[in-house]
Amino acid sequence: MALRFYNTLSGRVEDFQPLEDKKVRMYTCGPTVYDFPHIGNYRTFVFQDILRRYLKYRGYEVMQAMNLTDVDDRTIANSQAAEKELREYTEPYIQGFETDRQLLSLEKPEFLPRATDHIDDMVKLIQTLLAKGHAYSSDGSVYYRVRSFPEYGKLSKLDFSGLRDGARVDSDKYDKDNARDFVLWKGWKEGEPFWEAPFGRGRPGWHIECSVMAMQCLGETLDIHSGGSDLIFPHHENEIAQSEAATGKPFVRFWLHAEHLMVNGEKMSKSAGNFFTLRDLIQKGYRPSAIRYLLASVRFRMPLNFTMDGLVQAQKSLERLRNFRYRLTMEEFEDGFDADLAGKASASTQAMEEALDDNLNTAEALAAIFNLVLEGNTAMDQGRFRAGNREAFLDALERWDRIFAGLEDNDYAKLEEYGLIKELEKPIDGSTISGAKEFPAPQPGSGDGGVIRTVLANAEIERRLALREEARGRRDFGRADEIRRELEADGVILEDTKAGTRWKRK
RNA sequence: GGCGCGGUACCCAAGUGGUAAGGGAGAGGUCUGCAAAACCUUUACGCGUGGGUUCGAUUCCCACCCGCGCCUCCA
Repeated sequence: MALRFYNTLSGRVEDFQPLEDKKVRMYTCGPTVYDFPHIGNYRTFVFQDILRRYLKYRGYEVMQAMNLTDVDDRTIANSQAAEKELREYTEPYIQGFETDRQLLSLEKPEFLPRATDHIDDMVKLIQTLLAKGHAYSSDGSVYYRVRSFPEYGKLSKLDFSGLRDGARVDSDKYDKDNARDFVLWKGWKEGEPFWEAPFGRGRPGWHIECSVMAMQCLGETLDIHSGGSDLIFPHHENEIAQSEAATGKPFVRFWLHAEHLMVNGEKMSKSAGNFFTLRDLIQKGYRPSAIRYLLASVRFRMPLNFTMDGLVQAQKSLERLRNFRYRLTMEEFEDGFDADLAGKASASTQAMEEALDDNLNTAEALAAIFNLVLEGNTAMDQGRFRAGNREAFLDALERWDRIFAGLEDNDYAKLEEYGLIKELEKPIDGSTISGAKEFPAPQPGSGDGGVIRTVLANAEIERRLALREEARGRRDFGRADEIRRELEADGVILEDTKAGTRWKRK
């Protein structure tokens, strides 16, 4: 079966084929850098990453652009409150996003344009729209004339046929010909950042940046454009109107929208206050890889209810996969090749591919790899697994990991690299440090929060491990078990295997 | 009201016109110095409700109920 996606524009699942043979031009709506994104935002970004990775897996060359919105009402309001220049204010959040991106194993898009780097291009597009009669100036601002684009509403399926010109809702409140018209350029207000334009000093409206940067980076017709479902209207509807009115060409062929992350049955959002940032969760002791897994484990078109229990389950699921790979790598098997097992690995991969081909059915793709884990573990326990089977199983895991990026247990290494955790040592007889949270969560507006958690240092773990080994050598199991319990309290799990003691962090 | 998403076991969650994947959790067992990991057994006669079509529906059709989102802040 062919690769296929649900296209919001048609309302159907359609076979996917890029415009240009194996090259996919993809634009994904990125963050507004007025604060740290919350994990609802990251649900969409993780979906986009899975999409990107799978397209590459399928042999496409992916050209992805993700915008960084660094000028809008919120960035301006927050920078004013912080008494900082706009760029000075947004820079730490751009850095923070970059850190989060790497923590969540989101591949770097080919283009990460900042809105304020493309004001000139926005001005040009607005001029084009003015020249073609799709826009008009009014009181220092420029508005898009929705009536001039008959197809307005085709994406959101909203019916605007009742639109009438001149039916001003409130002439004092709106300087628009019609209440549905939206702003392309906001006339300057005292104290706000501004740019000069032929139609007056001001700043861009919300939607124009995406049209401009998408076309600038990728051309006038995109294969894929995606974002959260709350962007369908007005944001993406307006992007279509702007872009297609200006170029006369279809703007986007496939519109893919992710459903929301929910908390207690409500959409997670900044305004509702029911949100967690990535840093909030790391501080509570959860791992970025578990967060990514949880966000990826449900198909993007399904609402996903976020719970801490869900995160724990995700972490344990990942652990099962990692344990399996560890066993596959470390255990010794008899030479030879078990024919019965031979087909299992490729069958699992094929099942995974069929699931992902089907509009990115990630839940089913996960089932495919877990079925392989069971096959493998059972065969090993029964002594049927042979050395010659190892490579195919590892290959299936590696293929899975190219999409899901969860096999590597590297959360702590990354957190340390980005200065988000600090390793502590303490004497073995001291009190435990588990749950040590002496660092406050970063406050909105404070920029990158720095260290937010502490963990036991690797060297200290190794030292205690040696003490335990020594105790076990004496068959002093009481002492050995005591050390094991202490380590567990400090967030370290031990596993005694034939190859020695393996440790890992919770 | 319009448009859209969803309602499957204790939790998360696939799925098909032919008798319910997978993960987590619980219980019992195997293995282990003990654990952990892993394996085995076990936990939905049932898939929001009521009709209909059919030899047969969780899966198709109709109606209804419930939760949620969007309808110019929003991933």
